Amino acid sequence: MSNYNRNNIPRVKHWYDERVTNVFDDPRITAVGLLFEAHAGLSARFNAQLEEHGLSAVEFEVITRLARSPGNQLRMTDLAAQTSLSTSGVTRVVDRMERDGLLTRRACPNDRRSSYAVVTASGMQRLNETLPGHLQMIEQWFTGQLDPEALAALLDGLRRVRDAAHPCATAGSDDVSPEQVAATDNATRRH
Amino acid sequence: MSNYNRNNIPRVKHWYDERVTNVFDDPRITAVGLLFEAHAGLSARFNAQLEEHGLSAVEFEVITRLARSPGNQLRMTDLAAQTSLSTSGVTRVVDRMERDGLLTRRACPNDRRSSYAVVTASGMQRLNETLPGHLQMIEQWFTGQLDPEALAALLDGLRRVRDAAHPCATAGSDDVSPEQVAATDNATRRH
DNA sequence: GCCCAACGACTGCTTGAGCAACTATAACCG
DNA sequence: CGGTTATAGTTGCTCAAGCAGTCGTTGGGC
Repeated sequence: MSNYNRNNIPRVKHWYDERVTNVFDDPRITAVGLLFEAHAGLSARFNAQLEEHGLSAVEFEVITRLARSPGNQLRMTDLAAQTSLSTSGVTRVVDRMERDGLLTRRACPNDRRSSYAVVTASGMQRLNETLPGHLQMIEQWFTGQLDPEALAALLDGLRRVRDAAHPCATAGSDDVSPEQVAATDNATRRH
Repeated sequence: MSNYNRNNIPRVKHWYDERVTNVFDDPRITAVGLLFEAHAGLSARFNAQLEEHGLSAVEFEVITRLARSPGNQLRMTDLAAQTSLSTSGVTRVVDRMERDGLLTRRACPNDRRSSYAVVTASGMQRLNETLPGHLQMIEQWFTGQLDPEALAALLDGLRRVRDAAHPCATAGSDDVSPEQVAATDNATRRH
C-alpha cells in the first residue's frame, strides 16, 4: 500500500465529485441509499395495494411464482429457491395460504418426500383480482416515471448489478438450467 | 387474432416486446423483479460483510446516520424517521447497541421528553473498522459493475423512482427543512 | 395558573422468519 | 439386499419488528 491513499478508505473513482463534506457522506453510500430507498418506497406502495386484497408481499410473490409455473404448482424446495425464503419459511407461508384456501399441497407421485404447492381456483381468482391493480402501481410509481430510453438504461444497469450480486433465484424454473442453479445456490443465499 | 386480450390484465405499453408467453410473466413484473433482486443481492453481500464486524444492517444504518449528524447524535424520533424503523423499533435497536457499548442515550436539555442517541468512542471505532470494507463491497458489487455513464444513468433513474415513490426519509437532517418533512411524513410511512 | 391536547419514548403482545434438530424417503454402494 | 448418506419437508426455539396502549412532558387556550 503506497501513500497516495493515506486513509484506509478505498480509492474513489471519478464519477462523482471528490470534495465530500463528511467521510460518512460518501457518494457510494448515497448510491446504495438511492437503490435501497427506491426499493423501500416501491415496497411500501405495493404492500398497501396488496393488503387491500388480503395479501402480503411474500404471499403475492409465492402465488405469482406458482401461477406462472407449469400446472400452477412448484415443489416446496423450488419455491423456496425462487423466493427470498428459507424452506421452513415456505412451509409456514404455505400453511397460512392453505388455511386461507389460496393453495393446496399435493403429494408428488414419483417422490414421496416431495410435495407440491398448488394454486387453488380461489387462489387464481384472488390473483386475478389483485394483479391489474398491482401492474397499475408498477406503472404509476416505477416504469411510468421514466421515458423509454431512461427506463431501458435503468433496467440495463439493474440487470448487471443483479447478475453480479444476486445469489441465484430461479431454481425449478424452465428458463434456467438446473446445473446452473445448483452451482450458484446455497453458497451465499442467506447471511 | 381478435380476442388475444380477453383477460382483465391492463393493456401493455410499448417499451417491451408484447408477445408474452404467460400472463404472469408481464415485463413490468420483471422490471420490478430486477430492482428487488438487485436489492436482495446487494443486501446479502453487505450483510455478510457487516456481520464480520458484528453489525446487522439496521445497526449499521443507525450508526452511520448518527455518525454523520452534528454531534454524532440524533433524537430517537428523528432517527426513526431517517431509518426504516418505527419509534419502538428504534427504542429496541438503541437498547441493544447501548448494551453493546456502541451508543449511549443522553437527555435532551431543552425537552425532557426527548433523548438523544449518541455514538460512543467504541461505536466510532467499530464504524471506522467496518466502513472501508463496506465501501469496497459497494464498489465491487454495485458501482464498479458499470462504466461511469451507465452508472450515472442508473442513479438518475433510481433517483426519479425514489423521489416519486419514497415516503420521505430524511427527518431531522440539515439538508431538508423540517416543514418539508412534516408535510410528507406519516402520510404513507407504514402500511 | 390550569386544563387538555399533542408529543416523545417505552413496554406488552403478536407475528413472521431463520436456524437447527428431527422424520421420512430416496439413492448410492458394497 | 443391507447399510450409509443425502434430500424434502416439518417443527421447536429464538429473535427482530410493528401496533397499540401507557406514562411523563410540553405548550397552547382560557
